[in-house]
Amino acid sequence: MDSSKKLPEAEFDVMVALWNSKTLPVNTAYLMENVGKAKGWKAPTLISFLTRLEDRGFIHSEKRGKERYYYVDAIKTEYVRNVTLEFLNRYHDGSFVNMLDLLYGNNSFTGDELEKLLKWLQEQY
Amino acid sequence: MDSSKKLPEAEFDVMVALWNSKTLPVNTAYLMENVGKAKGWKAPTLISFLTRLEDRGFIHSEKRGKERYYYVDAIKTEYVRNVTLEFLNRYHDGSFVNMLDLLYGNNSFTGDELEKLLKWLQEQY
DNA sequence: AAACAAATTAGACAAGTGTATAATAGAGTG
DNA sequence: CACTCTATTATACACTTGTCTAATTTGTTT
Repeated sequence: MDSSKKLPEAEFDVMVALWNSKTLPVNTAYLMENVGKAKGWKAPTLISFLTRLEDRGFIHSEKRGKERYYYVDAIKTEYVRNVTLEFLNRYHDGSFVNMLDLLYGNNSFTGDELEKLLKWLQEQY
Repeated sequence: MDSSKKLPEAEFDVMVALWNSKTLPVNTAYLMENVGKAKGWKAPTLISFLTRLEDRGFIHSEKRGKERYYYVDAIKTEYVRNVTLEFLNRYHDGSFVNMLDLLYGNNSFTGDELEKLLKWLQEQY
């Protein structure tokens, strides 16, 4: 598995549902309920994404009777971290502060993000 | 032009070259020099991306003699801002503090990002 | 004006992504 | 065991993206 390569959006959505699941493995029905339904997917569509995720090595599965159950192999924080670092490089010269500046450069903080930032900083030491 | 829709990577690279240009319009030769060459593109490849960018409304062009010249219509900060907000929503629940935490949560600041952050904050008021 | 050269345009194609229909396989029922 | 569900698998197909080769246009030279 190469968790540094970005997944297609639909496959990522499936991963999120898997990462959010309290218990594993989960079957296709569970995933239809938790992500497929909202997306309006037919079962084969979902299964198609699952197959591709398995090919990429993000998950693995086993068949019990006529149903298939899925296990997660990729670690969410690792994956999101990689994607985020690549994003920063590509769009903000690799600097988080550059991004912050573009977003809130004119003191235009949204809601309580500034407060949260200050609080976060205090907790950092 | 819908600057909120993310461009394919290659087209974005062309936009960067255009946004970086001191003068406008620029011709294909200039863009080959400034982005196509490094990417190893043949001229028609570059022109193909330019045509698509024009279709999307990010740029427009005019032909002078046998050469074509390109003008920029999309604003970089606007585009990057949109892409960034979408990224934050998708991967960090819309909160840059969440992102900060994932990236540097264990006091694991890279280089001088923390200093820059503190300095940036001071400048904010 | 015919020929050349440089640049563009037209068209094509493979890979990747989103999505589904039709075929098949496993489990239970009379 | 033949029948019927239900879930899965096999395929397929349209679009998008990256990339190019061949054809065409246009300015410049004999």
